[in-house]
Amino acid sequence: MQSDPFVATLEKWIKVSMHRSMRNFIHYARKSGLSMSHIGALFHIHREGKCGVTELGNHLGVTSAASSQMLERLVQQELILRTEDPKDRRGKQIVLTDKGIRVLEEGVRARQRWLDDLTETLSDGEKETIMVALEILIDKTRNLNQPIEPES
Amino acid sequence: MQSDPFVATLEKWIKVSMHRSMRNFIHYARKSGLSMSHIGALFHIHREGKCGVTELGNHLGVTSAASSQMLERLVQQELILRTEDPKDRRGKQIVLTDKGIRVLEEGVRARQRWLDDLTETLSDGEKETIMVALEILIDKTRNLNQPIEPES
DNA sequence: CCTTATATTTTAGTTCGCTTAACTATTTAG
DNA sequence: CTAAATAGTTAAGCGAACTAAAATATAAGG
Repeated sequence: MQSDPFVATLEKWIKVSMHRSMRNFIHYARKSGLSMSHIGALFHIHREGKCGVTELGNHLGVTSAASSQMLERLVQQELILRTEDPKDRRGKQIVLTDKGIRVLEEGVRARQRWLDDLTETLSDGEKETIMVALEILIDKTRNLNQPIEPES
Repeated sequence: MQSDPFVATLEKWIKVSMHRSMRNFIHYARKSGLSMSHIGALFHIHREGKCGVTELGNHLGVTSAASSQMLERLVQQELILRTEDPKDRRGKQIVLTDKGIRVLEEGVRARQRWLDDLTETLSDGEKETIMVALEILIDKTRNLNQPIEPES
């Protein structure tokens, strides 16, 4: 931990960038009338393309009843579409509407607005160095065995 | 935005790292019985060293009444200390207890556990490249004019 | 002193997100 | 065909977190 300066630097950057990003993001979410659960749901649906009610509940760590109720609100806000699964008529398929996608993307943009300010303070050489480094990180992270979901 | 590949890469990394970090962190917070508001409060107090009730409320975007109530819960959990401000006896000084600091640090550790796995996949050369890059980012971010708080 | 402003707490009431339990509909297994 | 499993919804109720308004205490200015 404190013995490895590399990990320490990585942690430091995550700490700094998460602080900046989260503040902007939470501010945006509030303004849009979305709770953290809503956001988490929209992100999951976006990543998966489509998903079921119970599956989403498991992902978020809540019961299927809670998931159903939350999705009902998102349907009313026209952020998601909830249709019958043709393969199994007990199930539902949840997908984002265009509005849902738009809201999510605006949130991401709000979250990352400070990056534009940061970018302006960098020289072309610095940008190049950073870009190479980040591409390594992104690539290695993608190949990390643990596929992100302990899924409880 | 999509025209600048540098910003796009920066955004991509933030997106990936936030997803990983947030999932671990939220899981830890739940297990500790802390809400996102509690976490936000503890972080703010930790960063500032000490703060007042209304000031914290403003930071979190809630009324001083809500702030007072939340702090009462944190006092009961022995995560913070609430003492009279000797300079102005109307006010209170909020500081973290040792337990509060410990809980917060454990949360950060939980949040960043995946970084150890990531680090193992990197060569010494890659680590060096990345470290140089991140140090530039950390340094430039610190000097960013906007001192983080729109404070509404 | 007296008034006004500031800092926090208390009270009452609302809303939100969650749970459990009951219910409907559909699929799967025997 | 029937029984059991699965997917989702609905209803009742609970606790957390918020607000507005009132109460308390202190500070600051004339």
